[in-house]
Amino acid sequence: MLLYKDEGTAMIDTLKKFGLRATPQRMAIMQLLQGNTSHPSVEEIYHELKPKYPSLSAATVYNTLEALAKVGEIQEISIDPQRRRFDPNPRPHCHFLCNRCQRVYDLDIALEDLPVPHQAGGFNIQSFSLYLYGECEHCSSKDDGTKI
Amino acid sequence: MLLYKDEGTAMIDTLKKFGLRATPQRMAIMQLLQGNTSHPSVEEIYHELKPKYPSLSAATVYNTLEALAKVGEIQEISIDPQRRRFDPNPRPHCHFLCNRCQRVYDLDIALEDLPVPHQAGGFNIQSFSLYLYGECEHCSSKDDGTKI
DNA sequence: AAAAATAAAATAAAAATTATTTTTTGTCAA
DNA sequence: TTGACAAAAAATAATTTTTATTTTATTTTT
Ligand SMILES: [Mn+2]
Ligand SMILES: [Mn+2]
Ligand SMILES: [Zn+2]
Ligand SMILES: [Zn+2]
Repeated sequence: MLLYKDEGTAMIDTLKKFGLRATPQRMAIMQLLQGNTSHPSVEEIYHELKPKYPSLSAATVYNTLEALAKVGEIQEISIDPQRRRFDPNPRPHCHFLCNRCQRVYDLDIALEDLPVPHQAGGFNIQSFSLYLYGECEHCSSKDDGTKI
Repeated sequence: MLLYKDEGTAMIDTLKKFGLRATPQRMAIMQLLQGNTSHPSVEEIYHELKPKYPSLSAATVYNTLEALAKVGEIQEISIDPQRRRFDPNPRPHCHFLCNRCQRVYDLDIALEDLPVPHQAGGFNIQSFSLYLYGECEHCSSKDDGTKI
């Protein structure tokens, strides 16, 4: 779930556990994600790390995120049709996309209580996501048509 | 909602109503969408129409779909992180993505009953979508690891 | 310690999307 | 009514995002 007290070693252990190598690029990506609630895109992660890791490529960011998502350490969010976003918190939770500033927020709605069946019309339902859209507090406050 | 008895005229009327011109490309796209429950991507629509409309470009498909979505005649589905999909049915309804064949299905779950608040933690919620993931009937039946 | 096998990073290529330019269509005054 | 003008839409060109291939690094086996 990417919440490490003693970061370095714990991250290495996590990677080891899943048979993944602890490379500098991966460590950097995991560190960036650590406690990050902005649901960043590949591009955003890439841009933030590129200065410190000049050889880094976007493909590596994809590889790392997909590897971590595959083993369940992070999750992918498809709330935003424009780009793939990632979340270091793999627990199912509800997301909100602001139509104005395009930011994605966590929403504290209990998904466990949601009456979603495990089976419906021949479909075998394994997981689900609830995406909400509207205006965030920040944007609602300045009601002047700005995009922020 | 793109359900026309007398297709041609009704489509033209719809477009006129929203101040959009009834061009051959748009008519073709609307006709293709008409009653289509496959939730096609831009690429799929483009490929299907290209033979009959050799000058057609993917950009025009985007333009048309975005214009129709903007006025509420169709809706965009972001269940699939790989590509944008479109649905001629603009009414809120639940979607299911099969993890194996990647097909998107409509699901008959009453969204009206879903306890989703209009306001939560300062966020002004205008709409929401519920996406389910798993295995479709078709894929579950042939349980041999094939991707179909 | 060297060779082979595996994994990951980077580069190159492809696919998806957006921005710009060109063409078409509709409006309105001559 | 027809020819300029404006607006809208289509197509092309460019960019961005994602995937496939190649190169480099790490681990395992001999
Ligand atoms: Mn989240
Ligand atoms: Mn649908
Ligand atoms: Zn906002
Ligand atoms: Zn299927």
